[in-house]
Amino acid sequence: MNTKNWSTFCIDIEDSIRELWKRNKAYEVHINSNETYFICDFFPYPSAAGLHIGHPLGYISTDIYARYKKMRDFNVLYSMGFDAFGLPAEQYAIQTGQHPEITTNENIKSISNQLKNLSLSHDENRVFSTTDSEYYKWTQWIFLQMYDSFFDHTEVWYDKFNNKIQGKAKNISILRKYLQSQKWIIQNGVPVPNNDFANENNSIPKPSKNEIEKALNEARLAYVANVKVNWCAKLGTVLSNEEVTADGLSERGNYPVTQKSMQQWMLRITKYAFRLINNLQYLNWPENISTMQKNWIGESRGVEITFESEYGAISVFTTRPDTIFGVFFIGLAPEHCIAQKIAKMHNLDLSQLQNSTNLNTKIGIKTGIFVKHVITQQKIEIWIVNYVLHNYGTGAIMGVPAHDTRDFEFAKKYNIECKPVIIPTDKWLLENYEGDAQNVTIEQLHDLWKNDSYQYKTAYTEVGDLYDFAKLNMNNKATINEICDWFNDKGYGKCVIKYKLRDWLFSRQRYWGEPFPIVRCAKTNQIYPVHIDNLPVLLPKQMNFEPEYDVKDPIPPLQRNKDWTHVKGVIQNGAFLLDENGSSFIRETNTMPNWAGSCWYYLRYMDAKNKNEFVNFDTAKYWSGDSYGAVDLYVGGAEHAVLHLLYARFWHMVLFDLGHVPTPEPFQKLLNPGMITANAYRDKRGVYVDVNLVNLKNVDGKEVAYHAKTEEKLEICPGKMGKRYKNGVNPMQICEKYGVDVFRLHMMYMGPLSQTRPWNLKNIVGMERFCNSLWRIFENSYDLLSKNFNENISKSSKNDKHENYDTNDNLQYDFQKMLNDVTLEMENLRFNTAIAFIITFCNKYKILPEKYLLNLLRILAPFIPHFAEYWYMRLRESVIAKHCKYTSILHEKWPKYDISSPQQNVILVVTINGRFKATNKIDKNATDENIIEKARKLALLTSETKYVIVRKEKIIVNFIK
RNA sequence: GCCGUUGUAGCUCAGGGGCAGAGCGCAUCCUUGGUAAGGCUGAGGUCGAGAGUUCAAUUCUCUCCAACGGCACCA
Repeated sequence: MNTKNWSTFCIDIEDSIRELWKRNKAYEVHINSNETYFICDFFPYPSAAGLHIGHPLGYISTDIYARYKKMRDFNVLYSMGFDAFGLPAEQYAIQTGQHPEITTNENIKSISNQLKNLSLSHDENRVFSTTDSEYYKWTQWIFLQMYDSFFDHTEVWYDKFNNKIQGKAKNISILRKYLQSQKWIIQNGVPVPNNDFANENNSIPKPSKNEIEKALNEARLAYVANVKVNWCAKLGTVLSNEEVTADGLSERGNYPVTQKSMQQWMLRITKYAFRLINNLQYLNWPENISTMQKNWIGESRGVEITFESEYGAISVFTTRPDTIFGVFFIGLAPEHCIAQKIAKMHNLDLSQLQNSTNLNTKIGIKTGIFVKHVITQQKIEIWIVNYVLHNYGTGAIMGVPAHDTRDFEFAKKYNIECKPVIIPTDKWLLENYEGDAQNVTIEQLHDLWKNDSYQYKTAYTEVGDLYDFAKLNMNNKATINEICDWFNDKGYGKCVIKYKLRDWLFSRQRYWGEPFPIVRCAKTNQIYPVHIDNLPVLLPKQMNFEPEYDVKDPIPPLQRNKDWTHVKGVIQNGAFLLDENGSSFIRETNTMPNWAGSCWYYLRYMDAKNKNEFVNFDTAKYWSGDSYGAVDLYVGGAEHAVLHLLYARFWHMVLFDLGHVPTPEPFQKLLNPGMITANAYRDKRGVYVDVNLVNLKNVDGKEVAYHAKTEEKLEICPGKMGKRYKNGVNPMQICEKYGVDVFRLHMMYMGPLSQTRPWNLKNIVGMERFCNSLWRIFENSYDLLSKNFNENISKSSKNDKHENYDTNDNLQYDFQKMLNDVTLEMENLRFNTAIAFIITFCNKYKILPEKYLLNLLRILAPFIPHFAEYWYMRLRESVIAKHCKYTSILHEKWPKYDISSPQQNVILVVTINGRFKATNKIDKNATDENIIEKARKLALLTSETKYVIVRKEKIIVNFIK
């Protein structure tokens, strides 16, 4: 008996095998005739801290899946990149005083090494960083595509799956033609379709060339605007809505964010609001991420109703037009232009309203100005209130006290009239009556609601029957949608869809990002895109890159570098071309946010070395396959739900509309690996103690922590892993001790992939033992095989419960079942359970004949590739060489489920009242009489008893007593 | 408040209408020339509570309880 085991040799074996694979360029992929599968991880920031334990969780799972898919004959695209622009890299550079390019490159190098040690099967020829000028050249190019496009919402077209798409991005020159031909006209400076286009007699004057160019700027998907922005003084930059938390703090760093007006680049993501929601139905994404995106985009369908007042028309938006006869006031946001007008004329002080941060306390100012109800013509008073948000809907509401909780609270406080129009349920009346509901009848409750609604705690917000449907000329089954249409048809209002989503603020006042490929004429201040021949616009290398903090009007770092900003050139076909003898232009000095580079990197993997295009269309088509989304499997953290995942979808849609990519969406299947949490330890003073200095003891079944040196008892705080908690775990240290294969198994076996889990290194010995026990299976079987051991004998370690099986029959059944189970788990990325099935099988069979030995190795290969390769090489040199067709396990195929093993005998289960009694084998085609006779014997029943026979994969007999 | 997820061994998690599973931990034993380690064997569960459907429910349905996650004056 051999006493060697895997843990003794794994480090050396893994090293040499990794070296072998590297020499053979084992992971390079090329276009071939196989079906494709594209697997992608969210690429990492090359942080100075290197990989933390959370990274490998996702990476190892994608690697296992990639290896598995290759074994299933797919041509698998699997690579890695680095998201190296942006605040974190830059702030680290500022801290260390080193140029971000230097630190970034160093970090990339060290993380690449760490990744290599994990033996991920990435194609290294496709690895890049977003900071490579050859890459950001195309980031700039895509930005210019957006600058050069507008969204034609009138276009109706179909994708390759025949799904209808409303609206399409088109080249801006098309809009120029539309305006020239007056198919579109300019309204308030904005291009809109001309409804009278067919009418030859339309008398709208032709716009001038200047007017057209100005209007085009109002339609471009990338545009400059003077907007109220989220300014974060501590970061010295503006932030997008998505980068600000609900508490008004910066997502990164938790710094306060204030509002400020600035001229900024914006991307018109709002044009895609409908498609961003609608397409979700075609993607296999986790429900919670889809929901978060839907919530963020915030679609509501309703009616826009315009009320006339002496200060001008006031449009309100409502999703509940059924409550139109319950309107008793109009609420305006303090910033609403009519509110401002009224305040000015009547000397009203709105500052208290504007400054109120706590909207739970609703306050308002009575104006004494009235509008006319659109249907009844009754007078309704205008109030200026703090709880109406200026930036949602129209900034004005119709106040329906009886059917909106906010309006109810407000109106009750200011004693505004309240008449309900919807009949509530009895249950609701009982539960919400302020008084003692026991002493009144249901009829009285209904009367009270109708005549004195303020006797109730709150508004009735459910949809329900109206007291008076006749007023709407509708039957009482009318849905909200039908009522919306009714408003539309009668001309009382307009059906509209509103979105919460705002346009994407795309400028940052920082150095470490992609420069905009934009210049301004020094004389006219006119904006021009940089000609493609002059891309990339490189970042200047040597300069002071620190931003200005806490200043009122900050200057972006690039603006201080006059050598870089001032350029000479000429305008050719509307684009700027460098020319020493040309006139003076000034470069745009903002940079793009770090999200820019991550919006399209997955596309670059397909064609990473292409010098002429961001990606070749046919190549993209090959790797995208027939899916709706380009990436078949995309794995990464849920924290990017409304950031990266929303932005990248938007870019992809624009590229799709313009015909640059073949699929409507970027990511078909999305998976979020759970977070890995860990205990942190604090001493009496509340100072965190490094996990390496903590001793854990088991006291009465409870874990107690002590300081390794001072013996002080420590407080255990469960939570996130992080530098400041001194509880970070370095995956490389673990690999050095246990080997990568054991580490990979352990990471996968901790639980389902998407589940947040606590880190616990102790349990890794379980997987170490499993590998050692696998080693013994191979070693012992190999010994016997070398001695011409007979294939027909296998040895079962435990007393076999199915004693009636002959050994080989049993092995075949168990192996096929295991293979079947594991395959199903692999397909669904449930690697923890796949491993569990393998363990259960291996617990039972300690010696295997050659056919099974090889098949087991194939099943193990995606999980523990080094182990598998080592044994594959040994088996190749042995007596069973004839079965090993390839030079490496990496070329082996996944075992096939052997359906050609007809099992004449099936399991018979005997139960009494559903309780298990006995089991045996029986002929699959046995008659009921035969079955019941055998069952009766097994259950030791002599008398006649009622029974049921169920024939499935097993035959079940249930006796009923 | 709205939406969603989860309750199975001491812990972390599988499973699934018809013998309750894995790893760790725990216990017994064996090794003592892999030794602050390795191996064998074993104990452990009313499958969150209650009702319903069924010949049969841990599994399906409903109600409740508990925990977690996301969103939230969005008109």
